[in-house]
Amino acid sequence: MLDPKLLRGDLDELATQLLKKKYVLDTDAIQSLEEQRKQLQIETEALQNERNTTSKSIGKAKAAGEDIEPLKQQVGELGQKLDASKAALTEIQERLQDIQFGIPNIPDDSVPEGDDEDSNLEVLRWGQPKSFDFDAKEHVDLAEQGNQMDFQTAAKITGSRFSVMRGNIAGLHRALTQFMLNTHIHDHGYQEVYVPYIVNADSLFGTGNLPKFGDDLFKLEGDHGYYLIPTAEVPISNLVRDEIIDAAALPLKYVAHTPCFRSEAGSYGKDTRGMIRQHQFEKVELVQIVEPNTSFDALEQLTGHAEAILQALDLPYRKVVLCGGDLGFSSTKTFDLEVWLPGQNAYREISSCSNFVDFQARRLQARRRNPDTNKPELVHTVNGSGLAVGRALVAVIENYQQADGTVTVPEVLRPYMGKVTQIEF
RNA sequence: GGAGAGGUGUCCGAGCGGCUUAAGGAGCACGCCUGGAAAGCGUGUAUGGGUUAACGCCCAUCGAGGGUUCGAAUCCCUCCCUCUCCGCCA
Repeated sequence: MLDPKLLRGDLDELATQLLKKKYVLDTDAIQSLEEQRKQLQIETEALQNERNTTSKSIGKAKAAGEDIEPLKQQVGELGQKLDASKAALTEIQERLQDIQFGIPNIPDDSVPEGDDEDSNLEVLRWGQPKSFDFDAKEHVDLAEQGNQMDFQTAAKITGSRFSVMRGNIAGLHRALTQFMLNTHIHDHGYQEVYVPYIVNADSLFGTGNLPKFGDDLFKLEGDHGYYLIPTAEVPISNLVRDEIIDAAALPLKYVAHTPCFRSEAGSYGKDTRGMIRQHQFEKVELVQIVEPNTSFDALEQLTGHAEAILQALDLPYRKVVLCGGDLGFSSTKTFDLEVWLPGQNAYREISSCSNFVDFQARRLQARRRNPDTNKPELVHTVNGSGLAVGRALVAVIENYQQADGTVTVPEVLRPYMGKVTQIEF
């Protein structure tokens, strides 16, 4: 959520900034609603003040033994006017809110212009895509040699876009998780947290998933209004919802490993083969709650932490800055890390690291006390995947494949796999 | 799931239709006092919003949402959470 004061300032300037994100701000509607809101609010509060005062005088008159009937009549009429005024105000406020909740975050100046991913700007390329003296296969073709990666059985158990893993592939998947967690905890200074995989609507509102993106979520039956988490970002960021954090405690750096559930509405036909796009996948998520104005440094740092995993696994990748049109709703700047997949002969997203500045913090009401003024102020939030485990598994399988159809286990993962060095299918 | 007790400011805690502008205490900050400190005394100490050039003034908030009433922390309804006991349970 943007600072509501921005909607009372230079709307044309704001509209220009949002246009970079391909969002068209309805300045006329906002301006007119704002004017009505202002007038109605002043009016309503004045009426409320009058009612409060008069009601209070009834109490005094009664105590003094005076006739209170005329006063009661007077307040009764006032009450009707107040109710009408309140109703009108509420309606305007709701309409303003609907607009406000739907406005995306403003992209940072450093974000390139562009409509879609084709305009994303490559800022770094790390490692050399390995040249194979045989035809590199896709992970599906390698893993389905045996049954260690089994989509058919998963489809029987549940449906499409789920997977069953067995044996060393399941082990490799778990090893990746453990390796990532340990690295972030012990080398990068994150605190491990265990969080619920089911959250309420307030939490999803806080991160910006609701009210606009409910279609991407799995909602549970029942009257709790619960949802499966689409990413650990939701429960982790909500650790600080409605909190005033001790400034000395910042930055808070959290890491969690969770499953993620996404309905993948609107992605029919995309990445239908293999583990790239699943309804259920595992992710190691990094979240930093930081001092305002340090978030861009934190973004660089956090992205570096995700990169460190790719580097330790010796997986070639590139780093891109998302252009305005490709940037997520809540983000002001996002780096995507794209890992090289020899089977697809392409770089594919494996991590997305974003700075939300105060956009999420405002929705979350996550604040820290300014040590100088002693006033609560919104913190900034930064997060990113470090990394998506399923996709990391795909990357390892494809990059470490051998001519004989086996997969070599990367050095750093062997301690987590009982020293297995080679996976056969 | 059943029975009971609760949810009030940073914390403790009173209030249970109008004398609350949420008492009283603790903590914290500043000041006085002191050689310095403690004690004592005094002053201040929530959040969100509106309005204002500013001082300020105003509105809302006593777990959440509805309702009754001229007026609700207080009464009624629904829900959430915490604690105790029972049941079920990995």
